[in-house]
Amino acid sequence: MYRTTRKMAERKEARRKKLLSAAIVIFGRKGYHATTVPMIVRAANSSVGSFYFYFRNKEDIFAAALEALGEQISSALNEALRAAGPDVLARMRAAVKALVQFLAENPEEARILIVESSGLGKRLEAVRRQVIESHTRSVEQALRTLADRLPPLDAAVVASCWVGAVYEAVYRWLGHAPGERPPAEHLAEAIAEFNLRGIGAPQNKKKMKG
Amino acid sequence: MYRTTRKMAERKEARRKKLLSAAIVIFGRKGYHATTVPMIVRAANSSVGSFYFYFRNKEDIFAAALEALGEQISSALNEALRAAGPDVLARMRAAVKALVQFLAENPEEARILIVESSGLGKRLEAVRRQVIESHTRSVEQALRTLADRLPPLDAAVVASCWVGAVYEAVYRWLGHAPGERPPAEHLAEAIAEFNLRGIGAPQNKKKMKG
Amino acid sequence: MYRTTRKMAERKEARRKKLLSAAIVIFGRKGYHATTVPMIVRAANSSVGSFYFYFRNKEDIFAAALEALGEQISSALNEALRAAGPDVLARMRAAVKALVQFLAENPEEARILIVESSGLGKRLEAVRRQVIESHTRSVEQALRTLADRLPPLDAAVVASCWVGAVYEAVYRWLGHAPGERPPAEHLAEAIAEFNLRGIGAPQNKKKMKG
Amino acid sequence: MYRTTRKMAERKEARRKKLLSAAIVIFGRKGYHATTVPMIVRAANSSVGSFYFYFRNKEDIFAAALEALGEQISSALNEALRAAGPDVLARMRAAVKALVQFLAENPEEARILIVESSGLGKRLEAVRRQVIESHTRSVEQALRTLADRLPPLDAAVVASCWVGAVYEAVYRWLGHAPGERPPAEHLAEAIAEFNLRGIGAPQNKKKMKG
DNA sequence: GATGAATGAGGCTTCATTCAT
DNA sequence: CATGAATGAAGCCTCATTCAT
Repeated sequence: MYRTTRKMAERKEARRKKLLSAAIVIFGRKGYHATTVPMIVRAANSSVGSFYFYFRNKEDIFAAALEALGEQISSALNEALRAAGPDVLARMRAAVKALVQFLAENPEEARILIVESSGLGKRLEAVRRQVIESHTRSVEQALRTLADRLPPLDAAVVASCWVGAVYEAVYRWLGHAPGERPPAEHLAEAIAEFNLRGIGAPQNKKKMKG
Repeated sequence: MYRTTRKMAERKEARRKKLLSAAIVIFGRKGYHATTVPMIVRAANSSVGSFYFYFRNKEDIFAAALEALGEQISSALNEALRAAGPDVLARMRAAVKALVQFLAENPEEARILIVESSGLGKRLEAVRRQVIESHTRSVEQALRTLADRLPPLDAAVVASCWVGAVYEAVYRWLGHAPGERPPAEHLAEAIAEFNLRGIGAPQNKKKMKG
Repeated sequence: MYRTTRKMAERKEARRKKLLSAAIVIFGRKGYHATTVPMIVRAANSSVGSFYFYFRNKEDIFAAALEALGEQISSALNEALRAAGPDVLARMRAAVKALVQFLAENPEEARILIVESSGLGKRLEAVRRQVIESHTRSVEQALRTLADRLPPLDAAVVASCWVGAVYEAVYRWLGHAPGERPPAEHLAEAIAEFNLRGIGAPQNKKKMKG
Repeated sequence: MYRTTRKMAERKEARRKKLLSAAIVIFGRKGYHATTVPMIVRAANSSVGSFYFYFRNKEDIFAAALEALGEQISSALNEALRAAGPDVLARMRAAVKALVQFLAENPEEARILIVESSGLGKRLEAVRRQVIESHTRSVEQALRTLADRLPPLDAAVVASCWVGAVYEAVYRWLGHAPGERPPAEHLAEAIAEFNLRGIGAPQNKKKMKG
């Protein structure tokens, strides 16, 4: 006679999403601590009560934001890798470019990964790091695969260099006013080159100075 | 009643320093927001009243901490550069190693640079970024000097990659328990190699794989 | 669309009862304030909406719970009295024992009478007190009946002593883990003795110490 | 040059006391849960900040109130006992009368013991019970001392009857408007008689009905 | 200059209650 | 009649900051 209709479920999901995306923007802009629940609620045209209906607490929505972000990034990367052919180096280059592209295209979301790292309590910090770590680890793994084509490397260290290079460069790039940013492709290219050279990948000779 | 004697001035300065270094440690350990004024005061064996005599507010002492840190790093770098001879590449390598060494030896201080970046208000964020920027810029400058010995680079981007690589790698290294960290020299070396390769510096052949 | 059939009326009543008995248990276990409407609803496999259909508000269901409890106790007492013969003293003894027995057998329900008394607003406090008062008054009345067989007493005070003795002793008894409680009959007997002696009832000589 | 002067310490203590006594009154009037920190603060002409300077939290001030009350009662009882001579029965009678007297004279304080018993979290409930338990236990002990002059009793049960009688009778007495209360001495006397008879104490013949 | 008590704005969170479906 | 999403008032508590001593 009455039951949870489809329409209701959709609205519910919509409301949750609205809160979540509002949160992502504000977290990205102000960091975790400086973001208040009322801020999120206002931005999402919702209410405190609803907020706590959909999320256990502030930490929870932050974790959810990170997870959502993680998934988005994952799928962006996977897509890029699918298109990249089998060569590991080519794949790594493709991954960097896809990542940079994603971050550049979703600056609000990007910031949440970079901004405000600690003091979030073990749990949150863990989730946040994990998004980054997962990259780091896949880089690490790729490096081991390539071991025979590269100079001897400390894979762990090099992997974090790789990831750090990406995030810092993007972060700085985001710091410019949108009008005066160099094109994202250029950025992506420059970072990819840096990283590939960094791991000692055999160089694309045509790019060398004559 | 009494004039400001030299001794008093010294004591005053000493008290300020004590507060400042207590703050650095705690900020590094817990992040900006989780650090409270009473915490700092207690650690420095001082009082809230004194705190607000020496610093305008919490933001102020954080800025001061960052500046102090910036100076410490600067002088560490300068010292290293003084010992490094004239070759620019050699100097860059020396700089990276000195920086890593410094961060590794002062983990508390290091954290405050890396951990907790935003939501601090424009001003603080600016100060914090500046410490990093100043590195970035000096790398950038060095890169331009080397322009003829390197492949064509976007100096700005590459410089941030360079710095990002350092910080991220150190941050991850700090994440390990002190007992199980690889030696700092090893870390420094690996990062330096990565970065030098990253900018396309001519390779030290003896390191190449046979 | 449909008329209120008899069956529906029954279901309605059943639903109400389910909510009410769930409420009694939880109120007894956690007290008035710590009990939330969602808790009750969940325990009764119902919904908040229904809750507010059957009860005006939380206070209302608490009052209803107390009243229901009052009735249960009343009928337990009446039953005991019916079996107790005509002698007033014997009836009083029977009443105490029946009351103790009831409380001991329905500890959840018992708690709601004893636990959490005030801050419920005048109205609730009144209802709660009334359950107790009604006992007190019937004791008071019995005492007046017995006036010639007892020492001169302030019936009002003595009646509250009587009731206080019962509830406090039961409350303390409930404080023990179920495993290590002395048998309820023993408890009932001891309280009855205390109270009967307390009103100066002629003693059952066989119980006296030789 | 400046130090914690005596005057400051006194003021501090005064402020704490003011908060505490305001709390006692309100707790007594409305119970634990219905009492809010802002209420206490307003009644004490203080501020939330001060409240949390002097007490860790709401539970803390409640515990403090109970403890303070416990001490007051203890010393009232001790005084009465000192004046009561050596006979145990006489001492028990004196104790009841002193307790009733105290509760009657400090009705605000008295209520806090009676009103709102549970849902306070283990800790508070423990403290609250303890004030009552300590009486119960001393009664229990006295009863054992008297074992040979009394009928066989379950000391534990009887002790709680004893205490329950006192509190309930006083509570009911407090329910009357101050104008129409019988004198406290009368109340005390009636309760004492009830209890002494209740434990089977040899009766004061002159009080028996001729 | 030093001290720490005092203040109150504001954060997070809970929960009774309403109302559209 | 049933359901549960939505709301917001209100509670508890923290902490930066001030100011009398």
